Amino acid sequence: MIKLTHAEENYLKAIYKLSDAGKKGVSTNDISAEMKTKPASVSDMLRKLGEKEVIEYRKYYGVHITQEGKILALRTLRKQRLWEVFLVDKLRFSWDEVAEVADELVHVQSPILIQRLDEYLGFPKFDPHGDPIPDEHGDVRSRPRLPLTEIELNGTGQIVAVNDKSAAFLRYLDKVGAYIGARIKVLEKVEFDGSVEILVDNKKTIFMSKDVAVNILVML
Amino acid sequence: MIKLTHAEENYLKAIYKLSDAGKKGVSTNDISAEMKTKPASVSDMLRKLGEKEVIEYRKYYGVHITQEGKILALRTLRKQRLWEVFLVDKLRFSWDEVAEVADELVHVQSPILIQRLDEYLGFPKFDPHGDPIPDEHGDVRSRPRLPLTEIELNGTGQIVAVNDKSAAFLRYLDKVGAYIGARIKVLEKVEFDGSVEILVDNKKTIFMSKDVAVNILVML
DNA sequence: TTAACGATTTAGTCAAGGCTAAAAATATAA
DNA sequence: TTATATTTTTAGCCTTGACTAAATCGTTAA
Ligand SMILES: [Mn+2]
Ligand SMILES: [Mn+2]
Ligand SMILES: [Mn+2]
Ligand SMILES: [Mn+2]
Repeated sequence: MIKLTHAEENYLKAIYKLSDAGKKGVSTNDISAEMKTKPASVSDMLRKLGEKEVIEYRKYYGVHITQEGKILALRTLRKQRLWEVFLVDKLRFSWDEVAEVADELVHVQSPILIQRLDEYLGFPKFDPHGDPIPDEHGDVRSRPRLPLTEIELNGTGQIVAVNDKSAAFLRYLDKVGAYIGARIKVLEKVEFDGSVEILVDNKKTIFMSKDVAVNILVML
Repeated sequence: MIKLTHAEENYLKAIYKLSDAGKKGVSTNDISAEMKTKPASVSDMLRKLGEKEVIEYRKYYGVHITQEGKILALRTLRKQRLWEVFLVDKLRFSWDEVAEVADELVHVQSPILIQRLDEYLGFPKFDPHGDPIPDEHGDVRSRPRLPLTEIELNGTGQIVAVNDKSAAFLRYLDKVGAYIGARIKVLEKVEFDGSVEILVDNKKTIFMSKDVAVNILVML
């Protein structure tokens, strides 16, 4: 069984998150930005992760996560997201406060703890940001979802997740009244700058820039 | 404000626990045994803790914890014991399973997390082993308590804590039916080997060796 | 009052995980 | 195609916290 250090676990999680499409590898600079460490430190870590065979590492080309790596990354995301649910549902944290604390809690090593937590929380399927929580086998029940900018005029849907998890963005959403679960309808789409106006829960209209809208994910 | 690393926090907690009486300092070897590290490693750490002025360190003589150190140690014990309550009360851990996990959880840095946890747990005053939980100011509501061996023949009391927190000991107590909160009466005290027989909750009699009895703490 | 023993500290080493500065490889533009 | 710019890696250094082996201090028994 492969054992990861705290730092290795953090890097692997970052690499997994950065490898959406999958064709070209994840770059050292991207990882550096995500992890807020220097590219030199990333190179060093990539060598280690390569040796442990959780990533495929070809110098000067991006890295790809391996099957084994994917399993470990999903395990980490499961822990992280369950803790986030705990913090929000049980300890009344707001969704913009959980990241830091959950990042630390995620390193606690105890499979039984995570299983019990899952059970205690009622086997939640999504975290406070709408991200899916892998089950104990690493299976993810993903929902089809689109950026709000892709919804057609007069189209309706439900906010199910956010791309940007920064506290600033999440607090902004709180302020304007956008939240996970809200039913929305697109009232206007401005061609010029990509901004949109939406109706939330048939009650409130919100005007938002394209930068905001692309980070809101909607299920039809 | 003094910042401690994880290791420093662990050592300080150990030193605090080992400095009951207070007159003579805690020895390097004692700390080494408690921490399961080598005496050479302890010496190194004592130097660091001395520099941070959380202990008073005179080479070759024991160490004493300072006022500042006591505050930090109590803060750590508060975290540790609150997590233990969480694990037992909410996640159905048994009292012999909590130590390892709580030892990791204790390092999560978030004052708000601990305050919320305290509130969520209903401001518990004692942990699953009967140890008092310091409040946010470091105040400890301690109960007078005696080893079971010190209770006189036919004397009564209530089990309120245990000295030994090893899984083996705690599981033994589970097996014979001794638990925190149990009302007991001393039915017999064997002079020869210090063993005792007690009546638990007016129902069950338990015979136990001196080694067991000294580790059970009773409130009159 | 010393010699020996045990406890403690020092010296030197290692691994993890960061950093900066410099070198090297890749990518891009002339 | 060559020159420049960007990206990535390497080299060397630092800190933390372990370790072993050797030196040193303190205490105790002869
Ligand atoms: Mn999340
Ligand atoms: Mn499954
Ligand atoms: Mn305890
Ligand atoms: Mn108080």
